[in-house]
Amino acid sequence: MLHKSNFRELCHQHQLAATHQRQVIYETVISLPGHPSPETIYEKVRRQIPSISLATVYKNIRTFLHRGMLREVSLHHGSLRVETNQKPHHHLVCVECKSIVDLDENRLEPLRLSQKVPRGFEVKRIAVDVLGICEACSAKRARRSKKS
Amino acid sequence: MLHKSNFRELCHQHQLAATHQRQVIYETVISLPGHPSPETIYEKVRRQIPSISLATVYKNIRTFLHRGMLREVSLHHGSLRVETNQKPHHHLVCVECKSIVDLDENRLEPLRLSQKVPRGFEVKRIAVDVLGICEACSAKRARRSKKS
DNA sequence: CTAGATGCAAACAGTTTGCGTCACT
DNA sequence: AGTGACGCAAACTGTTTGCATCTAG
Repeated sequence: MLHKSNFRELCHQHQLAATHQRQVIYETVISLPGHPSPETIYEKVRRQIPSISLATVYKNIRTFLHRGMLREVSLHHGSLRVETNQKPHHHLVCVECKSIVDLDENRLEPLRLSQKVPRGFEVKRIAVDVLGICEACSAKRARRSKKS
Repeated sequence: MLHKSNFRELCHQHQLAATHQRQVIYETVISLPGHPSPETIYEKVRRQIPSISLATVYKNIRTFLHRGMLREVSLHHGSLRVETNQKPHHHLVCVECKSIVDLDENRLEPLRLSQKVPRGFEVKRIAVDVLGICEACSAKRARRSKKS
């Protein structure tokens, strides 16, 4: 549980208004186990603020993700994407524009599970995503901060 | 490019009818560069079969993915999922039911980029997904094959 | 006081489904 | 001939947006 003052400070750091909704959404997210969806978060937040709107939950989750106050489990690319590269490879993914570039497997250290995964889980393959900001997006970012 | 006979055989192996649409969709996918979406595939397939329906493209891509004839870039969980575990960790993901379990980072060999990623790409973090079939889904699978 | 946040409803994108017709085996 | 595939339109899910109202700073 986060003290009210802590949350206010966190918002201040990110230049966000410290609203009641915002705080409850944030605290609810970090209180939930696992990997909750916006719907799940909404259901729980509603118990504290029955009048809250699902759109507000969505808007704030987006805001938190953008500011890096929260992280999403794996990036959506807006639609299903099919792999056409048959060779073993991993992905270089831009968290800003979501572009995907293949990375030859030999560019990464060999990767092995050092311990057992939960018994009963049959491992098929290991996918590695190198996440970051691509050149085009860094350039955009630099331009933006120069302006302001 | 795949010979017609090869595709027929491939379909036969997977107990699928070798229809013209099926073949054109499959060949189009493997001919496209990068990580095409169903829309992109549809646009290109349409040049060869103008009367084809988007639903057919979706149905067949699903079929191919299920049979393992194609692979998707990264799994959708149906909705956005927020990370609540603050400790560094990776994910154990069931490709069947899409359940996600956290895996402590120390269960994996330390992972480093052994060579440079394309210059200009600023790496933020590396996400590792261990993909496979969870215990519950293997059980279901076993039951299914016993029945038939 | 004013920029930004909320709540609502409507719009939207991506995907799936139901069903009548058609084609592969 | 019969099972499964196709094409169409309608349904559905998850998410975003426009706008009027409200609130934090």
